[in-house]
Amino acid sequence: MEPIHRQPLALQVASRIRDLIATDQFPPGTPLKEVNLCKQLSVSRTPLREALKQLIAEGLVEQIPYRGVVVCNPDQASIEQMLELLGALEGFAGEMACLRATPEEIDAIRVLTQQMHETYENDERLSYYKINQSIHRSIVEFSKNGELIRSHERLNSRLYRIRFLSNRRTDRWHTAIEEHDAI
Amino acid sequence: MEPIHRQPLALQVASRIRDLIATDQFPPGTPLKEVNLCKQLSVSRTPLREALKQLIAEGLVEQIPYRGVVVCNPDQASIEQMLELLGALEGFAGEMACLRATPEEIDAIRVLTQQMHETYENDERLSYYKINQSIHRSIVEFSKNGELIRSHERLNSRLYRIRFLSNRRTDRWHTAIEEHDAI
DNA sequence: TGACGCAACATTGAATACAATATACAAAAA
DNA sequence: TTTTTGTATATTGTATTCAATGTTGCGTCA
Repeated sequence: MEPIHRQPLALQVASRIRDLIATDQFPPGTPLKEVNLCKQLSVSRTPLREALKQLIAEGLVEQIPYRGVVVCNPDQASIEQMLELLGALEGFAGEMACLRATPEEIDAIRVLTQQMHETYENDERLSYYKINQSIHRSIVEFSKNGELIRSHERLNSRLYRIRFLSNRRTDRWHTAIEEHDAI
Repeated sequence: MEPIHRQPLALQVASRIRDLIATDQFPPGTPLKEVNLCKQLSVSRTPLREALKQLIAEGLVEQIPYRGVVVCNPDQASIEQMLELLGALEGFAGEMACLRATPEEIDAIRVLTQQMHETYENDERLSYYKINQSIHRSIVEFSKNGELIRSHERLNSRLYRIRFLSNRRTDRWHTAIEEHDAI
């Protein structure tokens, strides 16, 4: 039987704050004052602090002792490094997926690619973006390497906001479509 | 000027526990009872718990709500996945290092390789192991990709104990020497 | 007018106290 | 004898309190 899933408060708080950062409601540089957040989220400082510790470990926020934590504002260089690593991870995941994915799983990616085509032709950017993301995630998943999946997930979540914001400006989804077909 | 480095208690506790796990003083399965550790390390529960949260994020220990945290005991499959990923990361790091390492840095690796030769001939396994590690770390470092360096560091620390223990049994350092020379 | 020092305030770090949950063991019933 | 259930104990989760540190603003003195 399916066990009950418990979510300690600290975990819930962590994912909430993660979302707030990803959706740019806490843009980079925002100071995360403990007492403020406590009131806003209606929790006490202890679970909040534990949640922050987790986000620090993920690299989403940074902490300066006795001066609080702020949302990270990665500079151009770090963004390029993250993208470089993400590319390496996804490339490797692709190789492994080729070896290990089942025919059904490959079909699933074909279906997603097709759906992405439709959103492209209808100019629905948000849907396009989401489907695109799930294609990438699927490929990584089909590598069947749990460590790889988790590393990718962490890195991707840090890039989520950046990619989303830059998507509308300097994207190149016309060429991306062709590349996806080829893949 | 070099800023003063502060170490919040939680960080110190975290690295202490990390060492204890790496050196097998806390072997897999060991339950990390909060009050016990508090007494042993002479800290209160708050910084200890924050330290544990960090180790959880690193994947070194796992937590079951209301039942405590235990040292992870990765099964054969996860170990293979971790090694697979480590190989991919180091391979990619090698490519990047070829592009970005300075001649001095490459020389440094040559020196290390030479030193490793000596430990090999003198049959000093511990030194061999440590130099070997620093060669790998150097290559990753010379990739000049901070994200990659951190990811590698995290993964490597999780494998430290396993590699160290298995080193004396089923190592193959004779072939490793040749491979290093080739690299 | 500007620099320095001091004091009040704000904020984080750490410790303790209280609540919720799980485990172990014993007693009772089948 | 075995199973079940209730209670006591241990352990973790959360809240609150106290201590240490950083920041800000005002006043004084050169």
